[in-house]
Amino acid sequence: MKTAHRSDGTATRKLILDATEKIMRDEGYAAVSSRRVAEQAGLKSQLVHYHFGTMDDLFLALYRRSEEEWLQRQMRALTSANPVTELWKISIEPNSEFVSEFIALAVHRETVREEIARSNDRTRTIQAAVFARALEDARIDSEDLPAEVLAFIIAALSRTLVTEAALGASSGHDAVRAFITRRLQQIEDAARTHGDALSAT
Amino acid sequence: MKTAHRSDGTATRKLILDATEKIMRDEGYAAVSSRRVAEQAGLKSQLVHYHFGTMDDLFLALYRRSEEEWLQRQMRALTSANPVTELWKISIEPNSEFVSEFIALAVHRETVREEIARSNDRTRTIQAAVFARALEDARIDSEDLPAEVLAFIIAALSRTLVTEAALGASSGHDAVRAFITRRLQQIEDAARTHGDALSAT
DNA sequence: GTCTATAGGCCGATAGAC
DNA sequence: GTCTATCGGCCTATAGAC
Repeated sequence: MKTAHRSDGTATRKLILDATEKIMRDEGYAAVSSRRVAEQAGLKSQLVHYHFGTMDDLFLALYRRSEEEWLQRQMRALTSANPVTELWKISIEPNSEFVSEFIALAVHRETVREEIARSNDRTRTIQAAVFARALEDARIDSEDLPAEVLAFIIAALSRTLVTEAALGASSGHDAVRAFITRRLQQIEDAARTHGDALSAT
Repeated sequence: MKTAHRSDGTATRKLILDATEKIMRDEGYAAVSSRRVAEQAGLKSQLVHYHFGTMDDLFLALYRRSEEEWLQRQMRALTSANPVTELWKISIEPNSEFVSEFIALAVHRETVREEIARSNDRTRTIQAAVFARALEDARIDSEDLPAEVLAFIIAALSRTLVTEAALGASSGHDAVRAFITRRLQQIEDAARTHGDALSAT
């Protein structure tokens, strides 16, 4: 059996990941350094390298942890009665700015780019699969609105809302939120009246 | 009269701005340093500070230059026969990734944030004013699709397309381009049949 | 306007003791 | 697993000569 020693490394790893996440959220990826992370965590900077290797490795480890949390929240949204609006709701939380920060990082770092690109595509594919069903129930032709387009639109609009809000630019944001909420509800209202009733098949 | 000496500074300033822009496009804002810029321009790094002051001042000067170019291109698009589709066309050019890079920079730099936020809002307001007319001509109720929402959607979708393309993630991009192109053309076809014909008023 | 020189600082990463 | 010590490097910015 594994006797949990007081410091077997997993606690330290968590401290380091938490510190990295906080700096990245507050000041952006460019402010992340082994020294700043260590200071934030109350550790020595060498421990960052001991536990994670290079800084890129640290970024990747943090991304994987965040992705896991996100996938669980997404799963709950997509398996709810209103997958479209529920995904929208969790997508416009300030938390999403964190995703954009990783994308900004990945665009210019070869070592993490591929993994984040694949993760992005995979998430979109999952959403599209669920949305395809919802759109079908709503009697919306996939020619008129492909499910993958709906997934893209939700990602693009929510990311831009959150990023611009962080920037302090919110021109038109209220109108956008109202517009999208209404449109997505129209889809799900239609899906409910047609699809959910087992008799209608 | 101002006798144009061989080096009155304006040529050097252009060299420095060009070098900064190239590094920012190729490697992102985090790769911009006075030394890297000077190396790219074939100059000494001290000249960067002599001509622009701090690095934030340099970023702002570059932003202002890019904004000016962008406003001219936008003006041409918005005064064309098809302002909506023309704006979409120039928005999805790879050049737009440059804008996203500035936004990513501004989110975490107080000194440049306000100016870029104001610029972002101002651009959107201009677009909305032109679109309001186009939507009116197309007999689209502003309750159904507010002009500012259309401007936001174009900005959000184009930025996300360009950023994800740079990331190497292009899941659903072709479908999105086809979908948006069609929708925007529907608006402008309707505007043409109703609005442009002077007899219809 | 451009040069040399330099102050003062943060960075990633490794070696070796415990 | 955590410590001390340290290498080599890049950074912003300024001072002062020309």
